Amino acid sequence: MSQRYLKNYLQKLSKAGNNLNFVSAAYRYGKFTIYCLIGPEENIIHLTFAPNRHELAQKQLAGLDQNVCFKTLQQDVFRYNIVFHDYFTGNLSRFPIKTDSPFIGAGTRFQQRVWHHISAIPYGCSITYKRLAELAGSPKAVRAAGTACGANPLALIIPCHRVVAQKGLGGFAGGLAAKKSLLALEGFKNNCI
DNA sequence: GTGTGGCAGTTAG
DNA sequence: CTAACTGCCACAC
Repeated sequence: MSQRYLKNYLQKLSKAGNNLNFVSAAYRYGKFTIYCLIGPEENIIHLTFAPNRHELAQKQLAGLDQNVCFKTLQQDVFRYNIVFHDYFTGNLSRFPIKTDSPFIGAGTRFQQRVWHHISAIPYGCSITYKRLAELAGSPKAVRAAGTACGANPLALIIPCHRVVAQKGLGGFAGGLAAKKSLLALEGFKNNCI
């Protein structure tokens, strides 16, 4: 994770006349809770089911510039509230969300390749960590592919819950129960790739 | 089922 | 530079 890239992002925001006000909020959809970080340009820059990851992402930004601050935003005026509501009720299979997160650019080459290939997994489908490693061009980097999944800064939008072990579910930063529920929600049956 | 060694990428020191 | 740590896999019992 390149701190320099993140710092650059903050500098660019400042130069463009933004004050570094971010939204930090937890939103609830039935049994799911997502933790969002939203940038000054209203883009989601970080999304996770794991509160500790959410904290960490905030600390990273705050540590790079004194002017960074976080405010909350009520769920009913959250720009993508309907979108997530529809997804979590099984009525949406693709996110019409412009993803523009500095945490992607701050990732390593390998991580970015992994995230790219995860993004291509269709709704309701899955691939294995092994296949993902192959697609990312490092067939033997199976464990590394797993850790790259865990480092994914945009849960759901980059659907890392659709990556499973050859035998079993594998892991999930936001808890295995959530991963299981997401796959069930999507009507997951078998590998599609 | 369970042990265990190997693995590649990332991070901390 | 090492060493430690993973959302794993293969291959043994």
